[in-house]
Amino acid sequence: MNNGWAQTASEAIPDPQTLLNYRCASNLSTQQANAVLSPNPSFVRVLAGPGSGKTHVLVSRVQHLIEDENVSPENILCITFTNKAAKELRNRLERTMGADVSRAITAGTFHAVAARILRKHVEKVHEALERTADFTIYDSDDSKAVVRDILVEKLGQTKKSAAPLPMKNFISSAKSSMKTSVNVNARTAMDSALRMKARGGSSNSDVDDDDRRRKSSSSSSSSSSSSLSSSSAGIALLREQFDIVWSEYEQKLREANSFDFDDLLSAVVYLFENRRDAKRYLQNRWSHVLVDEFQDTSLAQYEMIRHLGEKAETLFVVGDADQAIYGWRGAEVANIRSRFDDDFRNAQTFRLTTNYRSTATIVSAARAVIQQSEIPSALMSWDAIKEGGQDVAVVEAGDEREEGAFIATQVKQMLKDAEKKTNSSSTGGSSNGNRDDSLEGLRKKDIAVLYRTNTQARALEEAFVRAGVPHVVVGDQSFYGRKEIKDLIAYLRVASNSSDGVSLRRVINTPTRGIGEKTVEKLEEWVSRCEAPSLGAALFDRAWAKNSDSDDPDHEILPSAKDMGITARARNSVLAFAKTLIEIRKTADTVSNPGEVLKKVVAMTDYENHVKDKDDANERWGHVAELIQLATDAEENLAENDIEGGGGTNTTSKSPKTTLAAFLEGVSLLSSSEATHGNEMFDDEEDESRKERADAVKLMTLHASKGAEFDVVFIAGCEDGLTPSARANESAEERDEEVRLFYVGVTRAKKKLYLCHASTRRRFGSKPEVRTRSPFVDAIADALGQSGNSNILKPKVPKSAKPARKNTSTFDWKKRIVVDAEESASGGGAGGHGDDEKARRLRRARQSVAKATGIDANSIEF
DNA sequence: CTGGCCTGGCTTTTT
DNA sequence: GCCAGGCCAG
Ligand SMILES: Nc1ncnc2c1ncn2[C@@H]1O[C@H](COP(=O)(O)OP(=O)(O)OP(=O)(O)O)[C@@H](O)[C@H]1O
Repeated sequence: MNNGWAQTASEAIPDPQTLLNYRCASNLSTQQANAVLSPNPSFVRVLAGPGSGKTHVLVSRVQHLIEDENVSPENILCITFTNKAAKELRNRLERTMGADVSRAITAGTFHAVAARILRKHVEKVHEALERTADFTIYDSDDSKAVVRDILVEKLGQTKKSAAPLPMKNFISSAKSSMKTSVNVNARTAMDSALRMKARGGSSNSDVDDDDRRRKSSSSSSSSSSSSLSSSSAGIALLREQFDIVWSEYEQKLREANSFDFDDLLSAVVYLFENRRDAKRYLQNRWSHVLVDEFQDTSLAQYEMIRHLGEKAETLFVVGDADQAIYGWRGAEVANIRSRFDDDFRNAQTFRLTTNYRSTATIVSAARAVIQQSEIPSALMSWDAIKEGGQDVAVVEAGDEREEGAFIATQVKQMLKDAEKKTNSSSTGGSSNGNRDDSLEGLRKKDIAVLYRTNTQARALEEAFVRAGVPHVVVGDQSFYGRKEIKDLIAYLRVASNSSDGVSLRRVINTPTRGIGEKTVEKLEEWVSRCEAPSLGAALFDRAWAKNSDSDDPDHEILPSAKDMGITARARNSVLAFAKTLIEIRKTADTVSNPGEVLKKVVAMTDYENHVKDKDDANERWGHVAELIQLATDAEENLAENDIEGGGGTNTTSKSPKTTLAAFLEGVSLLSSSEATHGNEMFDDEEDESRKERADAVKLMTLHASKGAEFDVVFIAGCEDGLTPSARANESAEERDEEVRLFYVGVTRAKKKLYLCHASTRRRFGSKPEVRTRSPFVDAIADALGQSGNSNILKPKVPKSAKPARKNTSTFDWKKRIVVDAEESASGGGAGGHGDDEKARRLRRARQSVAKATGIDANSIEF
C-alpha cells in the first residue's frame, strides 16, 4: 500500500500520455479512463446514467488490474445483481483475457457469494447460528411453507385462512432492513420492518389487508387501498402474531439446518462482526472488490461490502440512483448517494455523461419519463452521441392478444427485412453521419419484449409460438416449479441435509406409500417425545435411541410400532421409506455426480411408475430426464465456481457431499440460469445448431431487463394501472419507483422502441376491462411531439395480425404448442397407448424443441 | 389412506 | 384461467 491515500480526484488522474495510450487501447472516453485508471488503493464510486458505460468501465477496471497492475485474478471479487449478469461478465472477460482468467475471478450475486462464504465458514459461528456446512437454502416457496405451518400450528389458523405470503414478506422486509438479523428479537425486527415500509419502500397494507379479510370475510371490499398499517389496532394485532411467528420461524430454520435468502446475507455480516480471523482471511482473499448496480443494494449487502472494503486495495462501485427499482424489497439508494461517501472518506466520485447506447430520440424519451418523478432526481447532464430519427413508436391494440400478435408479426417482419438487406449486401451506409438506425444483420437475440408483470408473458408467448418466432422467457421459473422437479430436488436435499424438514415432509409420501397426514403427525409427536433433533435424524440416524451406542451392526433402524405410537402397518411403510433414504444417502456420500444420485432416487422410488400414472406422463417424464441431464452436467460447471479453489492455500478436493450441496445451491439461487442458457453462452461456439438455438427473442419483466441492452425493444402493456402498477400508488416513493422502472425499460433500447398498449385487457379469465394509455407514454408523446417533426410513428395494427383460425386451434400451455382441434381429438390423450417407444420419444423431443424454437411441434423434422 | 372432482382466490416486481 | 386446498367416495 503506497502513500497515495489522501489523493483528491484530480491528483489521482494519471498523466496525459498514459491516459491517451490507455484510451486508445481499450476504447474508453477520457471520463471513463479516469475512473478505470484511478491508482490503488482506490475507493471509487461511478455515478452515471443509463448506457454511459458503467459496466464497461467495471470490466475495464478488472482488466486493468490484471494486465497492468499484476493483480492475481483470484484476488478479484465482482458482485453483480443477477446470476445472468455474472455470467455475462465472465463471458466478456473470457473473450478479452481468456478462460483461465475468467474462471479465476469470483463473480456472482450477493447471495451466491454469501453462500460460498458460509459453506466454508459457518461453523465458526456455530454457537449463534447452529448451522453446519451442508446447510440447505430455502427458496421463497420453502419459506412460505414454514410460515404456513407456523400460522396453522401456533396461531390456530386453518390452511385456507392462513396467508403465509404477506407474513413471509414482512419477515423478509425485517431482515433486509437490518445489518444482520442474527440474535435479533421479534420486537426489534418488526420495528425495523415498519421503519423500512414507512420510509417509502413499498406498501405494507398487504399484511393488514389480510387480517381484515379474515375478520370480516363477507365484505369483499376490493377498492380498499387505505392502509390499516397506520392504525394502532392493525399494528397491535400484527405485533402479536409477529412475536410468535418470528421466533418460531427462526427456530424452525435452525432445526432444518437451513437459511432463507435474507439469512445468507445476515449470517455473513454476523460472521464478519464476530470472527476477525474469517474476516481477515476474506479481506486478503479479495483485495479488489467491484460492485455493479450499487443503487439497489440493501443494508445487509452494503454491510458485506463495507466489511470487505475496509482493507481493500480497490473498492469500485458503480450505479445510477435513477435506476433504483428494488426499494420494495429493502434496497436503499442512500447506499450509493451518501453512505459510501461517508464511510470511505477518501472515496473519489466519477461521473460519466455520454450515452453510448441509444439514439438521441430514445434518450429524449427517457428524459421525458424520468422528469415525471414527483421527487425530482438529481438528473445529471447526459447526452446521446447517436443521432436520432423516428425511433419511437406508440402502438394501440384492441386487446392483449392483438398486442401480442402485433409484436410477433412486427418482429417477424423486421427480421425478414434485415435478412434481405444483409443478403443484398448494400455496400455501406449512405452517408448519414452518426445515424445508425439500420437494422441490418438484426438477430433475434437483439430484440426484447418487456412487461410489468409475469402474467403478461402468457399472451405474448402464445403470439410468438403462433407466429413461429423463436423466443425465450427470461427468468421463467416454471421448470423448477413443476411438481416432479420439486419432488426429486427434495429427495436430493434430504440426502444432503437430513434435517431439512420441508423437503422431508414433501418426500415422505411421494410417491404415495401409505404414510398419510395422520401418521406424519404421530411421527412428529414421537420425535419430540424422544427428543430427537429432527424427524430426519430420528428416521435415518437412530436419534430416538437414548444410548449413543449406534455402532452395533444389528441395531434396528426404528423402534417398535408401540414406541412410535403408530400401527404396525404404518411402521412398515415408514421403515421402507427410511431404508430407501438411507440407501440414497449412501449413494450421495460416495458418488460425486448429482445426476447419478438422481438416477438412484428415481430407481429406488420407482418414480417413473409414479409419473406414468398421470395423463401428462410423457411430458413429466421428459422433465425428469431433463433434470437428470442438467444435474449430470452440473459437476463440471461447479468446478469453475469454487471460491476457495484457486486461492493457493486450500485446494480441497471436493467430496461428493460438497458437490451435491453446490448443485442444490445452484438450484435455489440461480434458477434463472435457463435464461442464460439461451443467451450469449453459446454465441462463440463453432456448432452452428447450438448457436442457432441460442438466438431467440427475449421476453422478460422490466425488472429483469436491468443492465441489458437490445437493438429493438417492445414494452407491452403500457397502460395506466399496469405500467405504472395500480398497486404502487400509496406514496410518492412508490410512484417514483414505477417511473424509474419505466425509465429503465426505455433506456434498454439502442435503435427502436415500441410502446404498446391495449384498449381492453382481460384479467384472469373474465370480461375484458377497458384500459387507458399509460401517463408515461403520454409524457413521451408530448415531449417528442413538440420537437418539430414528430418522431413518433403510429403503426397500424394489421387486422391480419389476429389469429386466423381462432376456433379450430387451441393453445396447449403445458407444451406451449398450438394444437389443431382435429388432431388433438384423433390423437387421443397423447398418452400413447399403441405408440411404440420410438414414436413417443420423437414426440417428446419435438415438444421440447417447439418451446425453444417457436416452431410448431408437428412440423419439426429430425 | 388415496385420488378425483370442485371451489375460490388470485396477479406486482425477485435474490 | 390456474392452482392449492377441501370434500367425499371407495
Ligand atoms: N467509450 C465508449 N465508446 C463506445 N461505446 C461505448 C463506450 N463505453 C460504453 N460503450 C457502449 O455503450 C453501451 C452501454 O454500456 P454499459 O452497458 O456499460 O452501460 P451502463 O452504464 O452499464 O448502462 P446501464 O446503466 O443501463 O446498465 C455498451 O454497448 C457499450 O459497449
